Amino acid sequence: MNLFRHFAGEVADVLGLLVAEGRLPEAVRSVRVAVEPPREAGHGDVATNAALLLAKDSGLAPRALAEMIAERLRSRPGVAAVEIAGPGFVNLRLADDFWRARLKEILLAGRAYGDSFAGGGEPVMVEFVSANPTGPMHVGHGRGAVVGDVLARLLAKAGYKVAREYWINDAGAQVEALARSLHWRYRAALGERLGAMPEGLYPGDYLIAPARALAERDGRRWLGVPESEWLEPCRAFAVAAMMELIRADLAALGVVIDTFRSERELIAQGGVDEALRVLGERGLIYTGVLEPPKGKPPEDWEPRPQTLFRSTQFGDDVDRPLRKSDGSWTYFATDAAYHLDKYRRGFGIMIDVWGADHGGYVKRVQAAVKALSGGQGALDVKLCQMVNLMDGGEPVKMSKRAGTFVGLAEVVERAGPDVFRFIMLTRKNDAPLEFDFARVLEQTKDNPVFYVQYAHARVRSVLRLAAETFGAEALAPESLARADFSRLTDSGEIALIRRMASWPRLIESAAETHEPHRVAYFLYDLAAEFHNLWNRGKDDARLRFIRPAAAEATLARLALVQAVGFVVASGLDVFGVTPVEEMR
RNA sequence: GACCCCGUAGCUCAGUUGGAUAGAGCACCAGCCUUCUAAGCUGGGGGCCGCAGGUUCGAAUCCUGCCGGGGUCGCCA
Repeated sequence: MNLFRHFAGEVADVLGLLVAEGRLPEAVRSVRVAVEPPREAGHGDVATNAALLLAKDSGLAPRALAEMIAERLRSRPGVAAVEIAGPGFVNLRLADDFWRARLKEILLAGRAYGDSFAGGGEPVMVEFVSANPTGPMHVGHGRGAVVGDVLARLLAKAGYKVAREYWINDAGAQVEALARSLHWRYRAALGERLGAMPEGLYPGDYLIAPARALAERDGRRWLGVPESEWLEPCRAFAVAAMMELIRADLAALGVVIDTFRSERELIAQGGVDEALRVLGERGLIYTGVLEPPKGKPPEDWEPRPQTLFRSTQFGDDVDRPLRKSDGSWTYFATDAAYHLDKYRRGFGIMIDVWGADHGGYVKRVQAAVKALSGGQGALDVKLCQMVNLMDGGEPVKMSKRAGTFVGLAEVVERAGPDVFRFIMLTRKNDAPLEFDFARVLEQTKDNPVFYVQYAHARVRSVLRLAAETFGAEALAPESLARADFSRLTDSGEIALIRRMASWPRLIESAAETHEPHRVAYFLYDLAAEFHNLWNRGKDDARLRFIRPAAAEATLARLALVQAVGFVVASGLDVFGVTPVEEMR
């Protein structure tokens, strides 16, 4: 239960009554009032600004209106007290029983606590990674992979119907270069002495093994024949091999992709023609000449008439070309077609996760989505900034030429997928992120992964120990849900319940804003509060979770402890991180 | 030149989508530390929320203009 949503309903109900009584005009129903936690704990548990927003329309003084609202809220279930504060806030203080009910709710829900129907089963397509199939993934791809994967998990938890897709750019000049690179390696594998690799080819040695495999499969068949004969088979072979590398990298990270969509296939199916047809039908295509690009002196630029999309009608800065001079599609044309494809498959909400260097493409693709969907589809693009690899405060030297390039697979192998995933979410996607091997593996409080995992391990540790005294049965969540929660009276205990009770709301808002990093901060705060309570037990034995002489109080606290374990695990589930049983 | 992102404590960053007295960690200062297995605990100082206007009951948050840092900028993806 999102308690703020619940009380928003109560407030709306009260406003409805006031309208019925003629105290408020009908129009107030459309005003969006906020019902949220006050920043200051001293202001209560739930605050609403309804009176402030409606004062003007109602012709009443804010505080007078607040009083009318407050009066009608006092008798609502779960409300212990209602106060008016400041310029006209209405602050609710919730009853202890209300909090106890939340604890029970958590224990019965387990790790599913926080699951929401807010999304209403609406389909969302999260497209992410989409790394070109020209080599293994690097760390930056890894960030995008985690952000996309977790965004998908988050949306699913919030009640959306989520699909995850990888767009394979297997049609452009880059995969042709890849095919030539493979062929070069293939010749080398068959014993030709070739010297230095020509410019424009991919030098990475990850093509050596596929080249040998090709030699083994096809023998000398592609030697001494014109490129027009070997290019296509080499391309297909190379792309398949690279996708295998990428799938392995994703698997090591624990990232699941539902579907892989091929650009080549989309073109073959007539997807681009269809997109152009739709745009043409709406009068959004014309032939024109663009201004030369600003900034860099355009060397070989020459004005030429091109097929252009009127993206400026949808908020873009200039109209965008759809065809290259050789007649093939631009990247933008296929991307526009791809988004039409997504939309027609039923995804009105689309989220793309891109590297920040693609930021210049956001407007044009959003323009295409608007144009192609008749304004019905929505595209949000999450741009991921760089990951700076460090080790003990020193930057890790990254050079492909010097052979010191560190791929995603190596990083994940060294840090572990759980650590990597969590750290990738400790910053919002549009901020640069530092990944320091020494720091992320450190077992100290300033390492958030450790700190959060430690909280879970501590929960498990306490419950294991308690099981020796009480038996496993008494500690089953359903049993703990029947404990006497009135024993929980310490402010730290109540604070913990409050924090946990805000989890469903956090899920909903993080999902709505597409901001998975909020979960990391929530988990850190929850862990801090839990460790805090634990530490007070060091000084004051009465606050310890397990007190052999007080079985009732102990069971109530174990219920609290178990609930913390569930909520932490629920959050880690969203991250795709395994909650640990102990810290080794 | 245009567009996008960023600017919050000495440092690294949060800030609940416009709320009330702006938060956390590190660092710093002062105490404590034979423990539910545990890698410390408690308290304290520290702010022109880049600058200037605007919108309104109310702005770190929204709008405009500057300043500073990063990124991108036809036929590459």
